[in-house]
Amino acid sequence: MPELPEVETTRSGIAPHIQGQRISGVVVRQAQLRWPIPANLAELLGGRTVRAVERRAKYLLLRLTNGCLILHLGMSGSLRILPRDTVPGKHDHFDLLFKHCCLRLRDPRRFGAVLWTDQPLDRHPLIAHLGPEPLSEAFNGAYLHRQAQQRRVAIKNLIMDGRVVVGVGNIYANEALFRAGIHPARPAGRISAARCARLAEEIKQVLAAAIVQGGTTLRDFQQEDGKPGYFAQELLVYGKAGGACPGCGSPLKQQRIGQRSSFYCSRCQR
DNA sequence: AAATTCTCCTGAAGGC
DNA sequence: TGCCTTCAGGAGAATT
Repeated sequence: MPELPEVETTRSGIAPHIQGQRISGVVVRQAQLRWPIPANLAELLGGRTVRAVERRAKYLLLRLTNGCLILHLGMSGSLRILPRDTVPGKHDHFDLLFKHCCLRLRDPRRFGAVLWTDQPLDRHPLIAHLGPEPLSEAFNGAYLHRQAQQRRVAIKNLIMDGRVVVGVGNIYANEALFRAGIHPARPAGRISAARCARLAEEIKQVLAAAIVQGGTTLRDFQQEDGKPGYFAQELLVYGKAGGACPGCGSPLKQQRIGQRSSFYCSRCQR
């Protein structure tokens, strides 16, 4: 499932193929994603050039001369660069056609999105209220501790809240909390400044490491060239309930916290 | 205001 | 073999 490392891997993978390239066509086979794909996209995009391929949180941003195409992969989406004449599969909902290739969105569960805006992005409702990027200097221990003060919500929910920090999904939240030795259900406001600093650092480390590995491939995710990501083999706790804790050997536990599966070691994480 | 629950959707996995 | 049930999950919307 695409989290920040997967989206960043996708961004860097597709950018060389489409940056500076002119859009020659748009194909919408299934407009009903999380929100409907705008009906007039072909008119808006046709003949325009992709000036830049950027990322904010888990949104991919294709900057055109007249606005910005916003793409989100939801939890089962993937983008691939393919030859223009590649026969589409069942869940290939959207294509951007270029002279030499096709950028194709596949999204079996249709939680993804393809949206358009010609307004400044920082005013867009999906972007305006997002917290800092986890790999930026703005996200650090002092900031996280400040955000956690007076909050009774579980720390895992806090770091997965996009208003606090973006791009930390379920997999990496579990991994970072294990590496920081913090119990996922611990109330956010009851974590010291020093431990918040450790957590912020582990979030950065695990995300950066996953980007290097091309993301984590579980079920549907694949890179733009169809290859899987390789971070799955470095996961310490995610999906390993009943397995031995890498730290102390006791069995890892699984518990639902905030409607999400959480994996942890009750001995190493407090 | 903060926290929790609901919602969209399909495929995988398990039970019988 | 195949049908039915359950579950996973990003994140905005709705509800408590």
